[in-house]
Amino acid sequence: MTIRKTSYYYPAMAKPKLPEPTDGELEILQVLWETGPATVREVHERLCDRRPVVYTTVLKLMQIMAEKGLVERDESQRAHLYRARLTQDEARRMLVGDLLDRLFQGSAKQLVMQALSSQKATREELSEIRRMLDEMTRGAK
Amino acid sequence: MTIRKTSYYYPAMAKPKLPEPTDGELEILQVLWETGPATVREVHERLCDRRPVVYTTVLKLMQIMAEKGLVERDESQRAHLYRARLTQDEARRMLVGDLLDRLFQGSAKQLVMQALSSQKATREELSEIRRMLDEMTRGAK
DNA sequence: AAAGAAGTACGAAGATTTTCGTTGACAATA
DNA sequence: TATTGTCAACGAAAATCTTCGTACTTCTTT
Repeated sequence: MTIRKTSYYYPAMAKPKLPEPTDGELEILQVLWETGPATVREVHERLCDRRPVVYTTVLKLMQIMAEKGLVERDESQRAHLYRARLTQDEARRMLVGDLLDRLFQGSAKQLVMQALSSQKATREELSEIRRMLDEMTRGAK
Repeated sequence: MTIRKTSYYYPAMAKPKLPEPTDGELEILQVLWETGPATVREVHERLCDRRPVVYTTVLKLMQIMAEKGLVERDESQRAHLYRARLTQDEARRMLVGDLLDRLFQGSAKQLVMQALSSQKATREELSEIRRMLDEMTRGAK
């Protein structure tokens, strides 16, 4: 076992808490989640499909995201490779949790109601949700 | 029936679409929803319970909200009375819809899953959700 | 070697949101 | 009437987010 002078490791060390991604950052994360680690060029091309945006704009944003820790950057190649440092699921947890606090007084039920009434769920989805509900009911106190 | 020269009334006239409230604006709306129409002072006092904030900050924000149409202002008294122009439900619809698009590819199911797994629902709430689910299943195609 | 292509770095402008100090109007009161 | 307190209006600073132009570096091709 190695003794580390500058950094200790705890089995359950808290992750340094990442900031909530902004709208622009979320667009980029979306691409990274879909395609996996990518260069600025690749991300830029994907974004251009949806709206006009200049290469350096994307670059700058991704650099800022690297500073914030939202992505990590592999600089071993000339075209740096960026990888998301949070999963889509983690981001969803953060942002949903936030919305829950700010707009639903923490009531998951109400949020679910709201989402369900948005008319965007098909019958198949509804029964999937029901399945999940059954599981949760077993677990809930 | 009255003839109006400057403004016509249609039974199903589209509401002028309100902008999404920002974080700060949401805080204020929250107070207005809870207490009903209120003066700046009242809102300010409520906000102070949660975090330090100066009177004129709240005032300014509420004035901006009035310009945007998020609140309406009754100036007949010296201390103006502000009232939310969207209901909490409407705001929830807007913001949830937005989150749905930006982070869940429009899948209400996934959002529901996420909300449910946030561990904040009790058994009673779960069965309420199930009831609602039953209703929706009857209606869904 | 020169020219061009493909990158990153950097700075700065613009837009939006948030914050607060100052001023002036008005009302209550000593 | 003079003083004090309450309020709206306004402007401006600060903070954050977004966008893009320019310069510099590195690689490739001629």
